[in-house]
Amino acid sequence: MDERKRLILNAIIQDYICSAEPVGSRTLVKRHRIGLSPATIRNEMADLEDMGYLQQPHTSSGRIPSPRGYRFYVNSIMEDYILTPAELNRMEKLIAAVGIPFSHSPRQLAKLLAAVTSYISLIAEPSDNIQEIRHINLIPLSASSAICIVVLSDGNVKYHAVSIPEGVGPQEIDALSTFINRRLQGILLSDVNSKLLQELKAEFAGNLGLIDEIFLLVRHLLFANTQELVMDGATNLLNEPEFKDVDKVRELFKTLEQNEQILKLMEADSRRLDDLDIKIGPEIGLESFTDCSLVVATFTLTDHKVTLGILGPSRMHYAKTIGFIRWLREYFSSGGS
Amino acid sequence: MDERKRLILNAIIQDYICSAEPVGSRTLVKRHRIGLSPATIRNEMADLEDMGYLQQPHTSSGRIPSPRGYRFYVNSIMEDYILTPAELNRMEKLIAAVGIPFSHSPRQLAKLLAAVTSYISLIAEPSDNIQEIRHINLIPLSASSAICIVVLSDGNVKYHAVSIPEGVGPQEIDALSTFINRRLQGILLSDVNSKLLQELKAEFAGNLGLIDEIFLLVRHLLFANTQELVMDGATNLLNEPEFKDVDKVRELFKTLEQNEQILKLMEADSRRLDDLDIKIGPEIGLESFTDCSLVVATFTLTDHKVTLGILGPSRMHYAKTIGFIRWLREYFSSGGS
DNA sequence: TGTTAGCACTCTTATCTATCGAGTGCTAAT
DNA sequence: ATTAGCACTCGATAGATAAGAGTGCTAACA
Repeated sequence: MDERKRLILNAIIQDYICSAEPVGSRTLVKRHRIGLSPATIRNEMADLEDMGYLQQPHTSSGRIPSPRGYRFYVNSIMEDYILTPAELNRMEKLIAAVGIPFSHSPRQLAKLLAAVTSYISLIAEPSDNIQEIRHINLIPLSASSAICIVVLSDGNVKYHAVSIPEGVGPQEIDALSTFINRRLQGILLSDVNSKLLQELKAEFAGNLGLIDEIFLLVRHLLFANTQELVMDGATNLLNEPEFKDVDKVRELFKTLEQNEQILKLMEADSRRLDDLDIKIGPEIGLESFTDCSLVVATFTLTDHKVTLGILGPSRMHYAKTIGFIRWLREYFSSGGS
Repeated sequence: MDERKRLILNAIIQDYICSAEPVGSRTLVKRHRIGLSPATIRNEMADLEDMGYLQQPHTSSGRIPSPRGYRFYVNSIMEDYILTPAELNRMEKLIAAVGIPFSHSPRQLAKLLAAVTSYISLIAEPSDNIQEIRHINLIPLSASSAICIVVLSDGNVKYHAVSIPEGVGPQEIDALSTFINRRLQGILLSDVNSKLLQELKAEFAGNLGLIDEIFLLVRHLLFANTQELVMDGATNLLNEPEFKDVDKVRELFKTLEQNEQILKLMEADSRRLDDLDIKIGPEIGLESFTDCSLVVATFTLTDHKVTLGILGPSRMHYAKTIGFIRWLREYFSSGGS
């Protein structure tokens, strides 16, 4: 891969990212001032195709980058993108308009990311599964109901209403609350099993119906697959020419509705804290995402980690997308909320 | 509107709901055994069109129902739909497969509704804004952070991390927690204003930086527009022939992404508890929903109210949709969880 | 030997045309 | 009041044609 090929590949990819049209030799020399004739470009293009970096939708059309082409571009050609003043300005305005600190609202963060990148944004709060229970208690709400709240060591809070059996008064609820808090505090989630709960139940002196319900609830709260995925900007992709076909859109959205799958995708990269991970087309490993790319990064927002993803067409503006993410990470880690 | 016209309108609407194709006089007599010739039907159809119940996409095509036609159908023609054993079976299987009680998870409920109706399901928890604070406390998490939890009288729980200033120990956090709980408990949300908070601050003897942060947080938690809207089945609509055009889909989804608008839509009907409300096409009042209908109902799930909506094409199977909703309401109110 | 002009060829896209068929409205007969 | 018959409308479908962008290959050139 000599310097000239890199140059040409770069030009082709940048053109294609903007135009979404296969780029031919003539248009390429017209747009970029390369001191070469179309015929020469054609030869180089043929070479790049043989090497697997380009592909031809059909015999007599221009070339488009292959996933491998994008990969090479991202790894070896792409240069850092400096956000324009207009872009910075817009972003700061959007941030100011939100009002609430972003750490309070993953939805707002998702909205911001989608607006700024014009792709789909995904936000997941990575689950440490070696958590322990930090606090658990019962807050009476009415004569017949209370709220059970569990605080986990990563700062997550789970809660749900429980109904109180007839004849159980506030003081008994309080006693139970104190009891389970004393006994479950500090316990690892992985140690909360039915054996432990049985032991506690035997030890407890009060209303058994109530403690039964609480334990059932605790298990549901803690082990229900409740990791949240927030998404925004789904419609952005509908503006991209690769999704002018409803069937493709349907497949894509169907996959997006299966949160577990998407969460797994983002999970895989949530480890490295300060870099970001780029998956291109087939690398994502999902049929309906073959024409997409996914950029995943981990952020720190006021003490808690957040994993975010940007899903766009493979023809995504990688440099700019990464630029935005880096800028936001910088902004948040230096005190922006 | 005589009996025969009703019969014909009914037949046309039912046909169109199934086929999504304009229905002509010949096909109508073929499919339904009406003892009339196509010519007679044609005359009746022309009348029904004059009356505003039908419309013709173009001069030489069959008729489709107008919004007014659907309205008349829903109000005066439609009969109760009895779920088939297969449908009941499927629904019960889906419910059993969830494992968690639905009251724990609006997402699961949304998924169920979408799967069962094959339309878009929307779930909102109606916000009573005359709530009071039932409980507020701080749970230390690490040396430098704690979780602030607020329980509201309707059972909603809001929480967020706060960072603890250097040198503030657990006992001081505890003191603050007890203090704000004692002073804010029972206070109406509408009475939590900066004047009250200033008074409390003056009264409090401990670390002022911390209480400042807590108060800021409380205001954000309580007044941020955080009413949640959960949606599922968006892809279902992509199967409907009226959405084979991406532009329409884009407009629809764009509107759906604006949660506030949708919430307002559902709010308007959350008052009547036991009936359900049907909005057809233009009645919804949103440009991009002109080809859609919305069925809104309010449910009671283990003590708390939930508003749910089903959004489908105007050509929706109204009777069946309503049948599902009624069955589910019955199921949940009679102890199903 | 690398580069380029020229040319024949390929393949997609847009446009036009003709045809088909489902459906209508109207008239006249029952 | 109903219906058979008929002329007419209009969208959908299928070829056919032309335009255009682009290629690969060959031969000439520096």
